[in-house]
Amino acid sequence: MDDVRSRTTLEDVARVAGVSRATASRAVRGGELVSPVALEAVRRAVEQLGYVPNPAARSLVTRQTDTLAVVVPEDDARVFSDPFIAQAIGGVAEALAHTPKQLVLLMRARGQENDRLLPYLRGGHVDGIVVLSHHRDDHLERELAALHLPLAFIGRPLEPQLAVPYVDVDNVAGGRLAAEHLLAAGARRLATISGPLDMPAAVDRITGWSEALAEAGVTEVARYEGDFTLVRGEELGARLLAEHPEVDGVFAANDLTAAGVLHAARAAGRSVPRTLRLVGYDDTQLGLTTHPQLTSITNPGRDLARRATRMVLDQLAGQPAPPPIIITPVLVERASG
Amino acid sequence: MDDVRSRTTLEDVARVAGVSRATASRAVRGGELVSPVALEAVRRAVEQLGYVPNPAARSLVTRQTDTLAVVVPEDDARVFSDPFIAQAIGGVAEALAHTPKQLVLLMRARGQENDRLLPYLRGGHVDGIVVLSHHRDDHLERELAALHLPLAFIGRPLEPQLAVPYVDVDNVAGGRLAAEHLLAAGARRLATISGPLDMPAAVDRITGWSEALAEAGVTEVARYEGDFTLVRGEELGARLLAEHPEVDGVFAANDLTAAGVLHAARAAGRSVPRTLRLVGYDDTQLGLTTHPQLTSITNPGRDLARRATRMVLDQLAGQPAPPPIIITPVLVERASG
DNA sequence: CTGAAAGCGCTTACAG
DNA sequence: CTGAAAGCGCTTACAG
Repeated sequence: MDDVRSRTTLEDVARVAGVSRATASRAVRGGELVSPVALEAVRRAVEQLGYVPNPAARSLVTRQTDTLAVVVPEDDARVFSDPFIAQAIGGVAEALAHTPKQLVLLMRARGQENDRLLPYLRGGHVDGIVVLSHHRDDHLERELAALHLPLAFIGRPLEPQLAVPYVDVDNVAGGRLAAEHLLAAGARRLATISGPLDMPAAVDRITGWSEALAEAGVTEVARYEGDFTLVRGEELGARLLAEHPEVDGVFAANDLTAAGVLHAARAAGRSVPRTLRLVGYDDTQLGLTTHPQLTSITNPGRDLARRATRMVLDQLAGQPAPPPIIITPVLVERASG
Repeated sequence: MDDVRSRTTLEDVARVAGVSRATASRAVRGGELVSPVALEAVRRAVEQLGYVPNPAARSLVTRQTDTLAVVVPEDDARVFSDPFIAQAIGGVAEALAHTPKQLVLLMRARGQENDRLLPYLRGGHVDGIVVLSHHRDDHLERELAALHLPLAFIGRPLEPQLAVPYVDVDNVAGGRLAAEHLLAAGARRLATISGPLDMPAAVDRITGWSEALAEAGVTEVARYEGDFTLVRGEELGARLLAEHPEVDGVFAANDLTAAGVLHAARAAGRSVPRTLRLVGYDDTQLGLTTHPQLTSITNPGRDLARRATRMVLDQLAGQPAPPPIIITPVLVERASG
């Protein structure tokens, strides 16, 4: 029977195998301290009965759920439209592929706060947590640190004093790279469409960008705060080109925003990169499908996620909270700037 | 304490509230058959202790997990790049937002089979299942029907005799719409880049397309089997334009494929829609961000998913398996064809 | 290596 | 409306 409702229990297996429940339990879990004969008998009984352990019963005693949560405090529309987020989730899935852990993706329901997320996590449904795309106001560091579960952030947490483990790319360096590249290409009337300033990645990229411009003695033509979406990138791109037609170089906070700017540029009759140089961020697949292809700064979501997941797995194995890992980005030059 | 490790139990709550564990349990679950006084006392104790019920213990007796699975037998790269899949998952999330159920997304790990999925589902981790993007070879209908869990497919199942509940769009009608539209626009040298033919949606679209062409007495110039991805759409689009430059109308099996064809057309110096008319499928956001925007057939993923989820929820509430729901698509005309 | 027994933290008839 | 008791299906010292 595959029927979940009338499940066979360990008791049944033990009876059929002619051993005690304790021995059956040991055998089912791999055979530590079990004689070859008993092991084989149990194996046969499991096979014959189609036995599958009841995870609730097991969790109740082991206090382990074999489940790891990926928390993305964004609504599904964002989660499923941002290639960086997609890469990162894929990276977690990959890191978990050879473990018995299942990935559970937790995001915000449309228009809802995080108030469904936290009770779920507090409820003890998961053994560990990887967080990405966190914002200042969600106070996720504090809320999650208080759970005392193995935890890792992708992207610098906003409250460093909590010493939450994390992996990140050096976004200040990334912002610098964008500025230096546009300056080296001869652009002097520079503008940026940033990410949402309640996110550390957005803030850091702006910081590096501003520092590099200041050092070069160049003043920004304009700066707009975007939200890492294509639609907003297009809106702000259009506004930028209307209000500051003299602009000759744009740093878009991510590839999605850059793709929006590209649309706006086409609509405004601007030629990229001839009269407008454009640099994106994240170096995603998206940048290969635009025309022209996007010059972009690397932000290896898959790799970051793999490392963050390993951090969680290591803590689960009893290791102490690891120090942060910071990856240095590089600029990948393509046609847009 | 928020600490998950040293959790307070119902026992503690009962003691502090001065009632029995049974009464505490009733009070915690909403107060049926509990006096106002006891209810209030328990409420206060819960508050004071920060009590959160242990889901494993609860599941063990109720045999409910308050979890609903969305099964997408594709690897993460596909799941996170196809806007139709994204919409559908969002629709499930939306339908669940006002229930106590959590959504668990189960996909295939890269390069793996479904052999991690099934044991998980069999293990009794979830109360119900919504499936989408199924293929012939995964035999998911049979495997999942054998679980006897509330179930619904988005998209016609491949084995109708199992009578699995499902919602679908009339893809045969959709294929017809594409053909009729291109013919009405005057295109006569028609080709299609289909979806993978192990998927019912792909097969049905081709069926409708072929029927309409046959009725009009028009013979296809070429047909290629794609896989619903942009990259493959671009490859096959390039091949089509090279091998059959006379083609003047293309039906791409989804918007992702159509976007790929658009790239190929640009690379080949073809002007859409002037010398090449193009119709996509799914009517996704993507079609609004291409240039020109895509004419497309509607495939309301969000709505389909909401309905499928409701089917599962209804079965969970004891209702019998519902009959299929079939939605009729329409063609949305934009600039591409 | 094995088994009897206790216990994980809940819910749910049942008797009152 | 309330509480004592049984039981959900496992794991894990413990004694042998």
